[in-house]
Amino acid sequence: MNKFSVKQLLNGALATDETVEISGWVRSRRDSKAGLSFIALSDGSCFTTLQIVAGNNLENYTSDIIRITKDCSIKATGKIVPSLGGGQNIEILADKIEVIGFVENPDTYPVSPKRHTVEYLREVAHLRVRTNLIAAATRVRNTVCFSIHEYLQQNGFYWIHTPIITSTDCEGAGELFNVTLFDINRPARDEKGNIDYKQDFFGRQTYLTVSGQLNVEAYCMALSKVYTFGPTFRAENSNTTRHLAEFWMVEPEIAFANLMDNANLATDLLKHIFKSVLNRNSDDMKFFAEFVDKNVISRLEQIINGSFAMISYTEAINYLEKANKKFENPVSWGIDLASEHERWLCEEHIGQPTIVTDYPKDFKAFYMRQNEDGKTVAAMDILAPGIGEIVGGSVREERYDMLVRRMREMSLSEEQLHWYLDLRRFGSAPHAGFGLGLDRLINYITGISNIRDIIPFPRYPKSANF
RNA sequence: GCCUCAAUAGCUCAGACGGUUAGAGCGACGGACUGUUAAUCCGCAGGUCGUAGGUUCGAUUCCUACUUGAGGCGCCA
Repeated sequence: MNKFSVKQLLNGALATDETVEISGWVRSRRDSKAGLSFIALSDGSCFTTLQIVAGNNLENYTSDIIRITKDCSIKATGKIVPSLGGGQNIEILADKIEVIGFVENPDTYPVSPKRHTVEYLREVAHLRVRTNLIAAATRVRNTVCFSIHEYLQQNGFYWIHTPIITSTDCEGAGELFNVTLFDINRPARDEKGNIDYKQDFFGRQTYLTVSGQLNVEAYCMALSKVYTFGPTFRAENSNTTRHLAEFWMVEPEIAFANLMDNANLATDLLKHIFKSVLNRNSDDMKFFAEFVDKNVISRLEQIINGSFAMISYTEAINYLEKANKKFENPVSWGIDLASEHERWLCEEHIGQPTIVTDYPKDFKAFYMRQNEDGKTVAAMDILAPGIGEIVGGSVREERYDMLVRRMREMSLSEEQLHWYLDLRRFGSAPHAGFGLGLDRLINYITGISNIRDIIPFPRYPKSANF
């Protein structure tokens, strides 16, 4: 007998009267005194459940069927029939239902059939995917990842597996986690008593990467259009709804490109992702619109059909200075934008995701290309309402002398980054790229406000359970 | 890392100038009813009031520390 997913059956993979076998987890059971029970079955393949009708003629009806509770696993075989009830088109009239696994102690089962807060569900991260909310977010996450690859592959990009373990500690993106085989109580030491990393596994100090960008730039200088896509790590003690210690980033890098090319790539990619999610996850998105944020669908449609707002940092400062609003942090040209400024800009003043370009070089990374004015760099951030920065990118400084000068100004090690500097010595070319925060993007798409709820097992300070 | 708030049943919450048996809703369980679908109705069980100290005749309630959680800020994606 053929096996089918709930999604396939609901999409009409088989005609009525055909017999199928279907397995999954029970979302709910309702009994009728007419002598039958209705089982809503989910196998995760789609948002909707499949209704299985179990008559009391089944041999295990009283022994098993009426003992089924939420999230028992079952295997059912039966005929596809048009539904007599109103909630669905088809259902399975079961010939046989086998309970594969009962739920012990349904009275204290953590994911009981009731509303739960996301905070509570985080404490049972291994079980929370059995809720509509987390399952829907998981399916959307998958679509986002798939459509990122889809877009980039269709546009001639190569996926580069940049290393997770790095020895570069000056990427400028925050604190790093150490990678070591040393016994932390008795690390190897040199004659002077300092920790001697020469004796460690890699013979030098190593870390978990905070970004694949520097490495992917090397591949960009031969393959033209490349991207990294994987987990990255920040050891910052960040306690917010938008930071994780382990998170995912997509970092495309394009050669012979300027800031507009970079911005166009970012906006095209985002539009493709949004379209893809609306097409492939319409039921999941309807659920978010109903229970999380009623605007989630309309705002994606708006972006798909419109264009992103784009302003320079200098223009942003002008708007902020003229704003009829008191900010905690005073505004003047040269400040880094604080959350409240970013919020006001994209949430109140502009009301949609906004690209801000050409920031002062003083608070931006060393590798960003300096503009003609000598004060700003060719950077661009995309700010999303409610989330903040989802994209951070720039044109890279391809001029050897300029890059070295900037590194010296910032006291960065030329020796450690010799290979990065080499890229500017041997056939250097203008290039640009950005990092797109996958997790923040999923927050924006789903309307789920906390980044800890859209990744399967979130890692953040004091939390690496499961 | 800083600031603010919180911790009472499986979950979400209420509660008490410090004083006998700490309440509700949801869930679970039992029953009634029904081709049901967040079903509905009735009933029942369920609590070391986060941990450790302190004040007090007496603390779940007041105080201190700690732990954990939430939100805001910073760092950023």
